[in-house]
Amino acid sequence: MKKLTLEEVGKLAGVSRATVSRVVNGYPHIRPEIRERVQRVIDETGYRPNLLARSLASDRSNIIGLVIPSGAQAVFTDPYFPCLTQGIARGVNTNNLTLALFMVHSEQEEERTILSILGTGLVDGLIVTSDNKGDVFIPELLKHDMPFVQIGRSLYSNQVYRVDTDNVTGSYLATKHLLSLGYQRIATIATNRNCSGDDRFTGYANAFAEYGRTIDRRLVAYGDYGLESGYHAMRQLIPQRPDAVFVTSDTMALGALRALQEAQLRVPDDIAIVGYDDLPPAVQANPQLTTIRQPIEQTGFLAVATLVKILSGEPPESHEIVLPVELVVRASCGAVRMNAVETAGQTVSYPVNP
Amino acid sequence: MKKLTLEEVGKLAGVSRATVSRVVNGYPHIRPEIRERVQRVIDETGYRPNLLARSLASDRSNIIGLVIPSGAQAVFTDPYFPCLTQGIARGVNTNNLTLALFMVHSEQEEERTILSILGTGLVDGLIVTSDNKGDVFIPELLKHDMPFVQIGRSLYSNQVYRVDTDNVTGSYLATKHLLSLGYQRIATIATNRNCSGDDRFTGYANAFAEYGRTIDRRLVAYGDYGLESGYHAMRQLIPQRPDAVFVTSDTMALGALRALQEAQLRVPDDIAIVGYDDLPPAVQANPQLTTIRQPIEQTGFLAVATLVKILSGEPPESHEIVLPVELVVRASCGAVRMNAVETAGQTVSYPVNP
DNA sequence: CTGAAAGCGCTTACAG
DNA sequence: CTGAAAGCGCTTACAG
Repeated sequence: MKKLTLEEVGKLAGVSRATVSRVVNGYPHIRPEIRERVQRVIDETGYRPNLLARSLASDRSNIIGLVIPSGAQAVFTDPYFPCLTQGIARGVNTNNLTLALFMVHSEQEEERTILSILGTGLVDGLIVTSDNKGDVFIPELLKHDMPFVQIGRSLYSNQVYRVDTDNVTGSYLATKHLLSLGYQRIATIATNRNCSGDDRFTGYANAFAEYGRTIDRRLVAYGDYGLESGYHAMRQLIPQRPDAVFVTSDTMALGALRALQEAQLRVPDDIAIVGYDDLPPAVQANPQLTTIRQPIEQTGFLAVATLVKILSGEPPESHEIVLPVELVVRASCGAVRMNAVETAGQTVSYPVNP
Repeated sequence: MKKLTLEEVGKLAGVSRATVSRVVNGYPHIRPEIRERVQRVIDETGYRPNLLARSLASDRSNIIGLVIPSGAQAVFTDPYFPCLTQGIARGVNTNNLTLALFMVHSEQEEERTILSILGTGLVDGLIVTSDNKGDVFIPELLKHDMPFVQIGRSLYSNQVYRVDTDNVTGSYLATKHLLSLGYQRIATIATNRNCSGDDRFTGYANAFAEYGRTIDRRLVAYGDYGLESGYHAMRQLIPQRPDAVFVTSDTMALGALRALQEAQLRVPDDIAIVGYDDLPPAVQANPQLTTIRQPIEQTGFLAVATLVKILSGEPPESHEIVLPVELVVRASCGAVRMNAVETAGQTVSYPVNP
């Protein structure tokens, strides 16, 4: 099964290589009989065009890169990245592209990655998943005119195309939910490591503002999105006697649950808890955990769609797409106080625009 | 920041493009002053070679592909793929390669993926993560002489290079552990969807054989590695009154735990449970779950190393690398019967070769 | 509608 | 040790 070239296929079909190229690429103005003859040879020989040669000649690789920076340590523990990647892969397949995955593990690799991406003609564009505030890649990409779409938010958000989920509204809904149930001492486990953490704290604050309440700083603890950090933050909060806690990531919420369990505090009788993120296996295993559900897979898909538009020279009008999230209420969060019979163990979705 | 070519760099340095090429590629026999002069121009101009052109000319893309077939639905819920990908990415970075990710979502996409990979010159080789018995890709790859390394085991295992974890021994250890604790009715939740499922059942059977015990078919239930399936399988087993259960995946184990909880059965007093796989967040959230830990990340890394060897024309002697696993004993599985004070909540590793 | 030809940016024998 | 030249397999104006 030797590799054929356009030239050879042309010879077999009795036409020039240019004509074969046109047939392969679906160029319209070709005499039908010629097209068929060529197509038959292609089918019979199983000819496949060399993608590298095509890319070189056309100055388009049809490869897009997905960059996962080293800051994103959660890659292992959090289904966030798998879901996102799934969506991106779906987008890539839909648009007949190839996906190159750049995972950065250390700071040295950051430099190396940038170098191997920029100016090498390998990728047409990038999707950058970086929610860290001190972002290394964006300035470089901007400087080199590398087309890209950012997932999440960063300091550069207003200069770039990005797609994100609505973290502010999500946290607002979560907090408001607890407020509306009458909880008085609503703590939060936040994070200040990244922009989504900031946004989620903003949502918490917004709900408090709406209810004319002020935030008690002693009821605010910080974690790093990791399970352990949720555990420690909760242990730190318990002495403050919160009657509810909004944990800004489900992974941390699982840690927090462990701390509550250790402290013999029952959920939701002694304390209500609301998480964020919807980690499939863990959350399903805790069917009581009320949480905010985000359309992560869709985020990835839309990021690709946006990048494709940019690459085709028809960038979208708006620089940002912010996807709605929803509050999924289950038994943990004061369902007992709401209506135990109706809600316990059930899933109730709240619309985003209340 | 216009894109420079070798030719232009050569002009600036007063040498031919061939010489610049040799400097860029670290060719040894070059007069030092020339090398320096060229290198300076490269540094000053920020010249980066066009990877596509290089690939075309050298017939080596330095891109390897990672294929995740549609059978692997667990991509979302299981940290297995993220961990593996992490290891592969580390291997790719270490070997100065680029990783192309091919995620297949449907059967139609399978064909499309094969076509876009095979005979297009895009990838030098592949890593195929397919543990399904009815594997679609392997025969095609074999037919087209595409170099590849398989992760896991399949019907073609003896014809291909592969790296895997030791599923048979892992399950053997898990089961033996329960047997050695004196449990009499040790059920299992197995799966017959893939080869690792077969291997894990074999390990279960091996341990029974070693103890001169026969397997009670009524204590064998099947799931699909999903959480729900674990739940249903456990519900099915409960009427058979097992006193222990070996669940061949932690995701299913979480489902099983839920079923036990619903049935008001306490772990480990009423029934002991041992899982498999070590899903970080979920398992950490259940610190009682004894499980088998596999070196997944390392599996990915070694797969890349193996592929690199194959591509360099020095394939490894053995066609398979099987990595050891370990039993991590925690409180759930009859630790109480062992030595509650010493083992409860602790992690005890058993070596693979007992 | 089709072909001859230039060109994409590199590598790599081949001379010297 | 270095350069001129052929070649990798495509695309794409340009003629006709």
